[in-house]
Amino acid sequence: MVGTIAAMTGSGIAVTLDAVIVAVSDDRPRILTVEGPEGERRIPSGPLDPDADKTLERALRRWIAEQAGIEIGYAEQLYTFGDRNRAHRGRDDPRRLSVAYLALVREEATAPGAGWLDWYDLFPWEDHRTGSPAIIAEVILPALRQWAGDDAERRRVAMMFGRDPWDGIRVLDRYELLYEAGLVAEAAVDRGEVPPPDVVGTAMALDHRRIAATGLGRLRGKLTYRPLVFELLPELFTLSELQRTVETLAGVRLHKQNFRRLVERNGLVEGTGKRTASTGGRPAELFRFRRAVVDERPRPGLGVPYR
Amino acid sequence: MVGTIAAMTGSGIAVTLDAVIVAVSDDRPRILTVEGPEGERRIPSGPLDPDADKTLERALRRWIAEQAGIEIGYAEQLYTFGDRNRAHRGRDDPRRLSVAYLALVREEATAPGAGWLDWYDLFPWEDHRTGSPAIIAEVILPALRQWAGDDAERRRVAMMFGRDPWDGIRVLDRYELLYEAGLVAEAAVDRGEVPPPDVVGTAMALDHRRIAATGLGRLRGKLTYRPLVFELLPELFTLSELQRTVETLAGVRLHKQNFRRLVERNGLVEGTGKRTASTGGRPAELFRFRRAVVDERPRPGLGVPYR
DNA sequence: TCAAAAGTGTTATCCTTACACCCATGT
DNA sequence: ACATGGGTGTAAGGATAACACTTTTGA
Repeated sequence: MVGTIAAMTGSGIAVTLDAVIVAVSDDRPRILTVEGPEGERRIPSGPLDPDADKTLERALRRWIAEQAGIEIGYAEQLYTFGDRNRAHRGRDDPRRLSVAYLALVREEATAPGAGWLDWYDLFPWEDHRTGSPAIIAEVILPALRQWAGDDAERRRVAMMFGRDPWDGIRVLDRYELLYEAGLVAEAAVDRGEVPPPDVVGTAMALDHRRIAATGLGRLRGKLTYRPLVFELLPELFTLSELQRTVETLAGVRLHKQNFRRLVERNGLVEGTGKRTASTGGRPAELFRFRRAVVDERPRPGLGVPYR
Repeated sequence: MVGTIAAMTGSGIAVTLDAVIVAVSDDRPRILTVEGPEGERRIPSGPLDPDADKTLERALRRWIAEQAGIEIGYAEQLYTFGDRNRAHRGRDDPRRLSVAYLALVREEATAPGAGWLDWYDLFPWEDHRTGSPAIIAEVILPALRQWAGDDAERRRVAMMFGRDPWDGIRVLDRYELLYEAGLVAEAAVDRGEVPPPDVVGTAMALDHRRIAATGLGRLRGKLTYRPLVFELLPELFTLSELQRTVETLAGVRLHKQNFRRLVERNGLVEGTGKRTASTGGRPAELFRFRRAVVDERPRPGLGVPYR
């Protein structure tokens, strides 16, 4: 079957749809993972059935619903990965193309075999909500400084990990730097070696952690100009919950009043007269997303103004 | 998850690498097109040979060099198109996946059969350098106002074509609106009908104009935070040339002094003592791109600060 | 001397950032 | 009463947008 098509076109290639599925709970960003045959963490991956679904996104939604039991809300294409070393180091297996999507969900119920992994377990250096993580000063920077061989590399290290304020958006660049420097387990695995012990973050199968990094970076960037946070929040929420969710994703603390002014100025939410049974303090007003903003403002969003 | 493996080998799909290749000359943005068998305009498309090239980008560069005789400078992945109606309206031809790239080049020499098309021939409503194009007020807005059936659609029309200042980044959204409203020829062609006479812009084959719109939008957006303009300029250039190139791509006029302040503040260029043989006026100093900026500033770029 | 393009000074305004403080509820 | 989180006033600093003006060349 495959051979037929390959003969027709000259390039018959196995295509999968991979999904970075994100939720936020307990002030943690979570990513849905499944367990591979050898216990390794993978991002869920499904088939692109050439005959069944008319669009890629529809195919994605369908297999996620079937396999993980999740109805995803928002989905956008992330990137298409097709480099050779993706498939294990085998020389002559068929090339694989992975069209990766970023999906946002509210619910947390998952099918058996799947589970939510804290994004900051994958990238512990990315969470700056309580200051710069110790792992940067204690492990990453020393190792990178030793690795850096010339001035350009030293500047790159400073750019990625030595900046103040922290530039949250560059998740992928930082992961790639750590990969090049051999500080993530995947770097060794891809060379067929055993990872050294001083490696940082939880590893994933193949290049899945790279895909996850692409997703987090995209999400952080897009927060500022698209109302994506609301895909991760319940219908009604307090302004503090909204702010905490943004902070959770952005990985930095935000100034309360400035955040509220931003929300206000952009007309992103509308109050419902209701208030919460407070979690230990003055009760807060409940708000909901004002869907009309997308027709009013060209780039409605929240988050850090990356510059 | 076991099903995944079976699915991966069960879906052999024809994959092509398509390229939106951009150059700027004579204050016009150009896109490289080739002529299809029936004289229709296409963006160049090449095979992804599963065995030859290790990365997608390398495969792209190779066939562009072979077929169009062009060495591309900068390339980035745009989007992967795989929706069903892409392949002609045939019901049972194999699904095709098109991984589209955006490429920037300086040179204009092309192989026979290929040629440069003015981007604003494809999207005449996108060039606001000399004010809002007449076609918007005279053709597009009247037609869209008639098309709009409810309030949401009217707001969308106002958002896309009625905003002041012009929001240059939304090229794809505007194209899609025009497509939905039947104002571009492709809308009729895709339904197997003959396009009406009052259609706007030069049509392309299949969804190639949509891909081109994706490319222009991406380019406009990215100009502001990546030094992409310099990929389109010669090694040495005057500040006015730099500004005009940005204006050409952004489709709007910029304030001279503020532009220069921006260039200055970001340290994007460095003067060479040299001056040009002027083009009719006071001779201008020649500048070159300061490559070091990418290690200094997190988001170095020029262009309109889309907000 | 005049047209054409290069290049500069200055100001009003808005957004960002940061400070500090008051308010309403449960225990 | 006090701890806890909700909610607001105000001001300094910097970036943006817009004004007009001077300088240097070729014809």
